[in-house]
Amino acid sequence: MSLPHALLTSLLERPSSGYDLARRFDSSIGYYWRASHQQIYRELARMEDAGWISSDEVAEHARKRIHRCLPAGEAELRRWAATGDPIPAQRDPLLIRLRAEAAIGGLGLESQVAQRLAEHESRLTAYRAIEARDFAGDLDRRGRVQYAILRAGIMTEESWIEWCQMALATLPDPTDADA
Amino acid sequence: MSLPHALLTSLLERPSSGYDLARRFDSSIGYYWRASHQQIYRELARMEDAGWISSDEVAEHARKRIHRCLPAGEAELRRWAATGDPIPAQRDPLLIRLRAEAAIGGLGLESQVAQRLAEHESRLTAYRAIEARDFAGDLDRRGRVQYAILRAGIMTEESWIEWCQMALATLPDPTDADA
DNA sequence: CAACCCATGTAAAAAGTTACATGATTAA
DNA sequence: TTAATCATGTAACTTTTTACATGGGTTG
Repeated sequence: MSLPHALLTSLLERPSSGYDLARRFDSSIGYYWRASHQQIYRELARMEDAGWISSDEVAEHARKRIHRCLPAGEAELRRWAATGDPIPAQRDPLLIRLRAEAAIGGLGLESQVAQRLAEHESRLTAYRAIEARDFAGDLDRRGRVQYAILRAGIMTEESWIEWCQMALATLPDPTDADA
Repeated sequence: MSLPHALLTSLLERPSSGYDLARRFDSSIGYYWRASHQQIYRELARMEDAGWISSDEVAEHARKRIHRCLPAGEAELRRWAATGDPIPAQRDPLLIRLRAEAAIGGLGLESQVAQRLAEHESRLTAYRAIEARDFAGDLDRRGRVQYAILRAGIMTEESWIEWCQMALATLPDPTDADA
């Protein structure tokens, strides 16, 4: 499981409330790891039990708690970082639909591919904006590593955009042309 | 959930035993949907309860059962194909490790990226062999749709190969140069 | 006759999703 | 004062993974 280590990394970057972490998993971190607030709160509780993080109440707030990564948490993160995992499995229902289209035909998938194309283009635009804002000039090593993460996202979106365009050219059935 | 529909598609292509389906999910189908044999057998039982598939014993074999997609199964597949889903969430622990490297450094991720590069190159080679064998000449519509699925795999591997090479150039820390 | 592949399952644990629930703070 | 956002959780359910388990057939 990688969620606790994603959270440890986020807390090392900045001590945060669970709510704040959930928002970050909806935006930047969310590109390569998704987590709902329910998962996050449960995991924060486990990590505090394990002694990896601490949490402090915020005086002005009734409920808000700020979580921090402790040395034991950083040690765990270093231990985990040295372990390997296989390439994560792809699970893409659109490709199942395409395979079904090849098998039985007549599924009318063009609109789904077109919608997918629009979403990838929208994501790419967002990534390009981050790139221009944060990674335009000279970068130190930390900046270069952060930029490498963003470039994984940019390359993914560019690939899928190209693929969707190719698929849109492939899908139309000539025999339907003047139906 | 898309597993039952992936299975229906596979059974439309060819009536099969659960074991055979499991092997196909380890190879070709496995590129875009993973499933263990335990999942597959459970799902086959559910689908038979739902009346989507039938199963026949094989006379020569003690246990082997061949499953077939019934008309109700194909109808369900058509219904499902028209529904949409959001872009599947990415979950890549390697990118978490990279983010941790940006935060605390000294994690020595080069070997993991190098290993990943080798795996992507190996997959690409396998896909290129399928491409040369099955999609070299003129294709009918079915062949073009099948080829589109394969090209999604090829593009993914090519992107990651390029990314890994870029990451390997980024990761080395100059201050460690002559340690 | 041993090792390997074919073939099908059960059980338990972990992870992820969805629905439900509450209450404080802030801005219009 | 009402709606949106901040903030934290519980409960039930579904899905996925891992471990365990069995036994027939084939090949060297």
